[in-house]
Amino acid sequence: MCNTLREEIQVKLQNGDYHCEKEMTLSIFSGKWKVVILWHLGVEGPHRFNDMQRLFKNISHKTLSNQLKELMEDGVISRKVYPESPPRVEYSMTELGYTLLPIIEMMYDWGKMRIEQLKNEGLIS
Amino acid sequence: MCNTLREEIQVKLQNGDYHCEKEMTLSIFSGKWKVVILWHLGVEGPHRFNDMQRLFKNISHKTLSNQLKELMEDGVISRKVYPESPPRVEYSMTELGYTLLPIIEMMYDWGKMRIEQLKNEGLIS
DNA sequence: CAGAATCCTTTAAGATACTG
DNA sequence: CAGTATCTTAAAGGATTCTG
Repeated sequence: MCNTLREEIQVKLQNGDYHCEKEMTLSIFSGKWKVVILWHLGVEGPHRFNDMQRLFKNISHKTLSNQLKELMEDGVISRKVYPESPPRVEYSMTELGYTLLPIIEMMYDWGKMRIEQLKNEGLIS
Repeated sequence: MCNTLREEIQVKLQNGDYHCEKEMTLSIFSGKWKVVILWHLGVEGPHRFNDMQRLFKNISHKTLSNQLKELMEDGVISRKVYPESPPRVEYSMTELGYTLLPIIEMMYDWGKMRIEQLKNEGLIS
């Protein structure tokens, strides 16, 4: 019974248990790459699958694919297919996704501040 | 080579790679219970171990223990032992931890908004 | 190009029992 | 009370191969 946070929240909501507001948000961008994906789509605009693969370096094919799928299920990004050959697919933020951006920006700022702090304290070189 | 986000960030920082600001923040509160812990400590004040166990219901002994330990390592909560018998131990937010609270509050607000939205759309009962 | 499918490893988290 | 230790399960993520 080791449910994922995402599943657990989905079940809770279906059962009318709404006391999980912060977990709900966390459940959307927890996952090793989701904030990074959202950040790039939100700040730099639409990206193609292979662009992101090159950009994120180290992310595996399957993992990228999965994370994109879940973000789509959660309604924060969307997928548009252009009828070309070779196929072109672009991922971009939805309106809902953009409402999440301020949070990610705060996370960015906090991380930046904290890294500076650690440097000043000599805890990292 | 399936490192945890936390470890990966720690290694990056040690190597002078500072391009991981948002992941740095995420790495601190990703984990099924960490935002919940931080929320309660931040909004309601210090808590004892068993208080939290009762409060969070469903969290296992060991998991609570681990998450607290990591949050302490990350410097966002602190632990105070009172020399009594039976022992009393209180966990509370550090100054650094409080700087994280606005982010968690935004997560709370977003989740609340989103749940309302889903209700209005009839996607959840 | 953009992926789905399969197989495999690592890690997070739960259950349970034990200790000062 | 406040943990630690051990064991087990489940899920996330990686590697690789295949396809329209």
